[in-house]
Amino acid sequence: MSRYLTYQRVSDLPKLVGKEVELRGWIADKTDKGRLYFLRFRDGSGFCQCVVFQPNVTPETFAAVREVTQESSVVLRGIVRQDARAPGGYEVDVREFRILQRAQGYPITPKEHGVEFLLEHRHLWLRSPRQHAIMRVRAAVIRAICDFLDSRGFVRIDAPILTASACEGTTTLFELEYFDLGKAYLSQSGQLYAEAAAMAHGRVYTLGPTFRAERSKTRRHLTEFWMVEPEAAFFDLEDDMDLAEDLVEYIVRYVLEHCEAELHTLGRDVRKLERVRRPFHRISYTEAVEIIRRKGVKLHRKLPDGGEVLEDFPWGEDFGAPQEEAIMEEFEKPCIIHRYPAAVKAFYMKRDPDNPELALAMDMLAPEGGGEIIGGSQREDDYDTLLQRLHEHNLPVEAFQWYLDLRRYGSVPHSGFGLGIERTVKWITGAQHIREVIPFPRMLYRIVP
RNA sequence: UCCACGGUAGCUCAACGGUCAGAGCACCUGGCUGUUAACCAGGGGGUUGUGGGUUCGAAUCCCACCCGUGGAGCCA
Repeated sequence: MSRYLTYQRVSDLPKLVGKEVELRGWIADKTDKGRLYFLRFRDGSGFCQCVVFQPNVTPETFAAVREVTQESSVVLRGIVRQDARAPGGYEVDVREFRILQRAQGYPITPKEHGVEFLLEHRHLWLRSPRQHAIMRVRAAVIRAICDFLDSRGFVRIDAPILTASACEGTTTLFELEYFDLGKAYLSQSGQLYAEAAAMAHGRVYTLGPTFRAERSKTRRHLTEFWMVEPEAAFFDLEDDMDLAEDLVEYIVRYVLEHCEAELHTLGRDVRKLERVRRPFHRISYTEAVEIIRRKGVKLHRKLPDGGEVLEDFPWGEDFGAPQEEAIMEEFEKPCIIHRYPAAVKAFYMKRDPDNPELALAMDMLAPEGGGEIIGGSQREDDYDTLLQRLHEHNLPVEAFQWYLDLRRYGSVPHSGFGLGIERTVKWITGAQHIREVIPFPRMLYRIVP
């Protein structure tokens, strides 16, 4: 047997009642009643209570238990038993106990802490039960995405992170020097590369970090975030929306099935997640504008003199946070909004043949304040039209020659979308801030640790 | 970038312009065989973000700067 399988993990304890086990991990907390110690033990797979009763152990072992501190690393042996008084229902009656390293002055106590303090200690904060649960849900979301797409014939094609040109303009790119070739940028989307790969494999997806140098300071923004971007040849906008709904439904069901304990730790109301079944809501931009007007949500327009006026929401304007919230108050399931005014959307989106003012674009908004988790579109597949759009957006045509090639050699209708991993995890976990759902958040004013 | 708010012990916070800046938690010492953020008794712990100003006297009022939080815009 492999050596790492010769000791046990907390997650296995329910199967080992009555057996002696060896556990290796850390002391999350400790309390005592004189001759009786309660240790809250964690080993990464879970948390469990370990009980040490003085008459059951040697004086050396009991001395070690007396000495152990929060977050000290330990190896212990003991007998597993079921006990209703133990959190989780199982505990270990300790017989042997050894400290590997005695921690001193661990900063994160079981009491309350402020945001700044916790972010300064993110490398340690990850150990606490809530953060532990969130990271496991995050891992499950990514697993669900790969499961879903892999099993439906999508090939994972990873896009480069260093790129020579912008996908949607250059204002929000992180810039760096690339040897003798001049400026390079950190990718803000893998989409253009996914389109190329879709012409090779039919159905593909990219999954990885993307970067936006936006000076945003909200609970929905990171400067470095992860995105999955499926792209499929021969998909029109309707196919794209169906795929997005199938994917999101699958993710939520997967998490409900595999992360019951984590959702419980997070205090998530799973009944609301259980409602996330197809069909989702699906409305056009124009219908969304009607909802906004009916609810009387105004547009705050900034004036050149620094003032601000309120006006009825005009058709043609992009939605801001207040408009999205107003729309989602109407729905308990995710909602797709499609066919936006082309003027507010990216150059590569195909126009609606029935109304050239509209782009074949779609966004999916999550309920419960989850916000925009998906943005996608059918892509412009005509060479001349795409070239014209590049000119209209003042983009450097030379840099897009390879992208134009895709319309020169066997162009087909195709569509795709990007799903923000962190926004999705934030919604599913009910986290208050996006910084909690990525291991080491990068934000406007934070890059350490 | 703009608007609002904040910075006091390791942490979370209190302190009318006026005595020696306090409390809970954490930590240390002692007590207890069932703790769940245990409880009881005792102890140590402070350059009030930085610099300047007003005042007999500033944590408190004023100015500048630094750091942070919430929101807007932009977006996934």
